[in-house]
Amino acid sequence: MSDKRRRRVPRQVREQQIIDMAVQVFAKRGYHPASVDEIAEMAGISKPMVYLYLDSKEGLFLACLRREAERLVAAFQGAARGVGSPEMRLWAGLSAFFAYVTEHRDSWVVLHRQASELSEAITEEVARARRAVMAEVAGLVRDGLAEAGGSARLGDEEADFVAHVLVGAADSLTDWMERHPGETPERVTRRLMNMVWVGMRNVLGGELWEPPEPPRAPEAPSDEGSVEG
Amino acid sequence: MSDKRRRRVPRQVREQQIIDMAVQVFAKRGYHPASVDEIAEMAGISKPMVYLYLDSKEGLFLACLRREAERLVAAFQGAARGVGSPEMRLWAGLSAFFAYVTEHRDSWVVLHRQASELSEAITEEVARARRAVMAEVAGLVRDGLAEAGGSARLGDEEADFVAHVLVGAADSLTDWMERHPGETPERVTRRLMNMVWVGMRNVLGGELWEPPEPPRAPEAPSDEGSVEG
DNA sequence: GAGTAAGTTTACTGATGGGTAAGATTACGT
DNA sequence: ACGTAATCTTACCCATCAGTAAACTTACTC
Repeated sequence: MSDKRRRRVPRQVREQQIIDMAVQVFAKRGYHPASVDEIAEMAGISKPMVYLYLDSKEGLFLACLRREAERLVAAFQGAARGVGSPEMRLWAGLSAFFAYVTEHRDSWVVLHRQASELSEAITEEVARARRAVMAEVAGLVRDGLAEAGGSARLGDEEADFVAHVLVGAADSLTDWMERHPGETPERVTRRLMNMVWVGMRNVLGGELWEPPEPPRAPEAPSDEGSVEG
Repeated sequence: MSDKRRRRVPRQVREQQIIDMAVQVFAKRGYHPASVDEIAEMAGISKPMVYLYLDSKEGLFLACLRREAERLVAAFQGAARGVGSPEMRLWAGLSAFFAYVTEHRDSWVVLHRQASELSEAITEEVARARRAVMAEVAGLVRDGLAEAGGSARLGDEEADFVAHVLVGAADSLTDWMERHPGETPERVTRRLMNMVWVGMRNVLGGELWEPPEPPRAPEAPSDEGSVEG
């Protein structure tokens, strides 16, 4: 766009330009309605270049997915890696997550809302990224509670449950943030931690929530696990 | 399938059969890869019938969306409507939700994972359904806490925040449940309530979570809201 | 300033699948 | 019976793309 005659550019650079545009278009239209022609045109290039460099439409989408997933995970891990208690690391990671998706909305849309309707390889890639995040969060939860919770030990299953709650809540709060532009990632994270973490601490400490009136199923009230009652 | 010669069937019935099959196919393949021919064939019918009754592929998908959203919301509301404290109604509604999505996985997939890449009308329909659920949950949260929380009043914004946490967590726990087939909806709900509700109660009661070390931003620690610190 | 490899384009194909025109068949009321 | 309205089908059109063949052009090397 800067020059009338499109200058030639080394492959590495062109690939990144293509992926940049592809992320925008995939986020705007979704996988199938997005056309390779449009992406090529936006990148200031013709279609065969895309196929030469990225093999196929699916290859292009996979490249987008990989790059954006890597960046998001890196943002989380980079923030959570530093020294400090697991509790603080979880806080830092969540803050970084909210900051990242606020800053890179297209990236988030591509990563988040494109799971189904795609081929084996693509859904597998999405699932892999999500599992990585889950594992990370579950690890922090387990460590954090082992440290703060005293006697009660949190099994892998419980930690995984908590991780799903946190990650799902974070997904959803992404939408909430769009309608509250004034909110900083830090404030959102703080609210979320207030809800989930404090609750968990107290549950481990013995304070339990009971269904006000069991609607049915008088199953013997034994065998209760740690976070569950 | 039961009879060799396909019997004629009144429009109302045929429409439901078509929608039944469409939900299955859309859930399996996603919107664009799903072909109207395949849906028609599964319904034991030819393609023009689908267009005669449902207008277009988009109309067909919209019909699926509307029917399934209505059923899901009805399941939630039906369970939450009965007398009892808001707290109990929330519990009942969440239990019903988990039970419903366990029982009708296709319905859930269509409702949940097909938001983007679709036309204005469709995304609007999905957004509408989600807003309805959010509003319902937010109402219960606000009422429940007004009742249990004593002095602290929860603003609409805070209730909405909590609703997003709950709904997002429920979304995500759907996946968790797939890998834990032994878990009943009641047990999952109980765990979720243990985490979120107990946390909220205590936060309202004055117990706050503080970021272990504020990483930056020494903003004056005033102006704090109710759930937030 | 040839030679060549990397970068780039024009111009096509082939399939898929949404959508429709025109007409055939069955049920049903009178 | 017989007309008619609802149900249903065959057979087609055509726009849209993913993907490719073949050739052209720029830049860099020796």
